[in-house]
Amino acid sequence: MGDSRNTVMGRPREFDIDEALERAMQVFWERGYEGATLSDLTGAMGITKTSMYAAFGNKEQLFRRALERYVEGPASYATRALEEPTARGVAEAILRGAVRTTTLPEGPAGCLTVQGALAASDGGRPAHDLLVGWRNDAGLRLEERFQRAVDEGDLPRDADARRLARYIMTVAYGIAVQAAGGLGHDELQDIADTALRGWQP
Amino acid sequence: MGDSRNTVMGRPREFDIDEALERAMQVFWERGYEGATLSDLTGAMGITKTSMYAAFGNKEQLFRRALERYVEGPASYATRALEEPTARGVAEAILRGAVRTTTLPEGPAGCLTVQGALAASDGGRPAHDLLVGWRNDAGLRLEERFQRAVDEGDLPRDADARRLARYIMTVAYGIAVQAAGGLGHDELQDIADTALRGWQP
DNA sequence: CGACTTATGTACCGCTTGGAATAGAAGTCG
DNA sequence: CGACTTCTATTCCAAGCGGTACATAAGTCG
Repeated sequence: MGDSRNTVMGRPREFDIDEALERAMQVFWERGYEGATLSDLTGAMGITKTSMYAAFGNKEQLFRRALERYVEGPASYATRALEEPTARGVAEAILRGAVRTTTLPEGPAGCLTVQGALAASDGGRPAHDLLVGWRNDAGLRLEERFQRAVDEGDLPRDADARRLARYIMTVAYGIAVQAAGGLGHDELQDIADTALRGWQP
Repeated sequence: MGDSRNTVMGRPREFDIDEALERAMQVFWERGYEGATLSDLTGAMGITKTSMYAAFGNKEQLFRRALERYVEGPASYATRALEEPTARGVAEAILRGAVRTTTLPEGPAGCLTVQGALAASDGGRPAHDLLVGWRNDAGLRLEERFQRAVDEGDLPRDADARRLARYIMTVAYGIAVQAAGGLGHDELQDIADTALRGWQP
């Protein structure tokens, strides 16, 4: 199945769409949805506004695509962490991933899903809601993973999976805020360790 | 001492400056520094742009004043909490205050010092830096309070005051993010309780 | 009263915003 | 070749941005 024609009609695109998306992601990450102007974006992407509109639709859809890329790239630790064999390992992996991703030397400080649109005016509400939805999903997936750990006997029967998941996600978000404020990797990892020291489900 | 003339020259101001500041604070709180336009602000304040500029200088100075008001009002719990007799009580009071303030029924969800300018473009950098500075100060005051607790024997001699302070602040910021995402008072208090359950300095 | 001082309302400023229109460039087709 | 399709570059758009000029209103002062 699949018409894998690698030649398409019309003038070929002169830029790499993945590379452009990567640059756009970085801009949104650093400045937030509303803080990133079309000029900022297309400037970093190395293309004109027309090309951007032709390839992505509009600013909001570009943000959507950039978020997808972020989730599958810098934030992919959130999904991988769920595969750790124990609930404790999952919690550790999530906080460790949050620390690493929010202090990536090649990326802006902080987390796109937090600072992309935490507060917004009317124009930024779609982006805000998109991020809230993603954060809620992430929390839910973690809750399900913890519930599984309860069912499997990895966590005590009376452990509250939802409460634990919300707690870990909250610490991760707090780490993102601290990273945006300039705290470095080691200081944040210290915080994560402190949070885990009190891990008693 | 002081020339407490309560009659000043010139046409008297027709609006209450405190009330106007309160409204401006709410707008910044909800939409962030860059998301709040002059029209949003003056509209909520019930005054014209000219009156706003005459009374406050410009948007940035208005934000500064609004932040002062926020710190002395909704965020005053952060200072009061330090007067609790025990370190544990201080931590509890801070998290409880964060939960309450980020879910105030009469105010926007979340915390102004977090969502006021977490990510920013060039124009929002002054506001961003202002908030980072305030958050760092708050963390430092908490650290000093915890250090005092160590010195007084309230906390074990080997407790790390800085680490504990950063941890509590991080949880508070995480709570602010969760509040901005729609979590309610009771759910957040659950998270705060979970964070405190693991409190073992 | 008239000089002075301060606040207000209107109208305006240059600039940037997200977005569209249009013409031409660069390809694949038959 | 020429028809067709797609991307690119330039130009332009109305609306909104933060901020200002200016005339006028409303007070205190001598």
